[in-house]
Amino acid sequence: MPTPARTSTQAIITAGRMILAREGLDGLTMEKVAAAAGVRAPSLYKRVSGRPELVRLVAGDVVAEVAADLASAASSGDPASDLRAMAYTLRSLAARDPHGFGLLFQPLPAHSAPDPATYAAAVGPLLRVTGELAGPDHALAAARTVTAWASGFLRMELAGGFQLGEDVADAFAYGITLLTEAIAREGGKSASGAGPIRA
Amino acid sequence: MPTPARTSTQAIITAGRMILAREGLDGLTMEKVAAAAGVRAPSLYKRVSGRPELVRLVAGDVVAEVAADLASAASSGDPASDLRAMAYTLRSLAARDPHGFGLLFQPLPAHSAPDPATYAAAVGPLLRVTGELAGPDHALAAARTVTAWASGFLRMELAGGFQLGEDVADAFAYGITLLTEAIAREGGKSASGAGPIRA
DNA sequence: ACCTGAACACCGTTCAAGT
DNA sequence: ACCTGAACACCGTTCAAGT
Repeated sequence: MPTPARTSTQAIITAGRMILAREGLDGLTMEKVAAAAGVRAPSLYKRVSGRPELVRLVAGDVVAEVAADLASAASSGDPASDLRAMAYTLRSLAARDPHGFGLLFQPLPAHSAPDPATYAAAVGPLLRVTGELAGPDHALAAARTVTAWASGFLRMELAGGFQLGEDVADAFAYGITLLTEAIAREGGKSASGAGPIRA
Repeated sequence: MPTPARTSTQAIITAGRMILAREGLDGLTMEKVAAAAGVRAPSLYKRVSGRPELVRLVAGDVVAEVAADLASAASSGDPASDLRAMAYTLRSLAARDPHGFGLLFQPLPAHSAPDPATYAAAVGPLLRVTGELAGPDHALAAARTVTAWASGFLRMELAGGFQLGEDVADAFAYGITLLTEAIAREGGKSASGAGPIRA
């Protein structure tokens, strides 16, 4: 006898985001997510294969949000401004949802890691900007440098690192300025397709 | 009736490092650590308050190892060479013990986080080098930039990021070169106490 | 078809009892 | 003093039974 569904994968993901934001990854239990979605834990197994896949879906949802925010942040027309705007967008996201953002940069087991294609969409605007700054030959290496710095910085900030005093916001500004100028200089010294800073 | 101790806190830490290296943080259970130390799980509670403190002690052991390796890597006399050597030392450590190294850059709950003083020792040589390169006013911000980049890069590499092709080792070399040159330039353009690159 | 209570395995933790 | 088996709470997962 068919019965109507009382929840959906999307509702489960939304419930998962809420629990994650409030209680962190350890608090993201099947029981709590099920309760937030209005069912019992065993019912979740009709939509997801288990907790690893639930984590994967929730992480994918975070990545998609980051990708959308990054894309709309990188629209000033000036690549140096765009790069700075993207960095500060990430910092805002991290401050607004530390647990959700932290999930992005966590070494997740294979079954919990979002699809590489999901990440690729988020990186698109960054690659465009580093390409304009450093030239096509260095676009990927420069993007990796910026991504590594930003993710490391924000994760350390969220984890309560940076205990040696001085203003953390100043260190963030120092870092993004240093990187932007260095990458732009990299583009300037190579003849290969690097335009002026204003693309 | 007193009985001789059958294990020790140090033996528990050593056992923890071994289990962590082999099975990762999730595999670091009280049961397995106890077995590796030659006792039963409840006995561990004579030496550690619970799993959070066990994780804290194991993480502190990793930090101490990193501090020692960094200190001996930064001894060439040339700050630019030292900075590069420290970066590659971290990359070697990450490759040799991915799970142990990964623990360093994980957002650990408060009761599992090693003492800030433990980290301070590891950062000492780095601060000296960035001070020589960028001058005292920018030593800390520069050190934070390098630390953020290195930790972010290595964690992404360990997590299987960098899926877009091209050589990851090249991106690492690009990053450390870019940062070293940019930080040295920062020192050169300020008059405040920055010596020549050769200190 | 979908949902649930009951049951099981696993792990952290406590504690009374052993030596 | 230190160690242990037994017990409990919690969580992921399975499954037979309900609708």
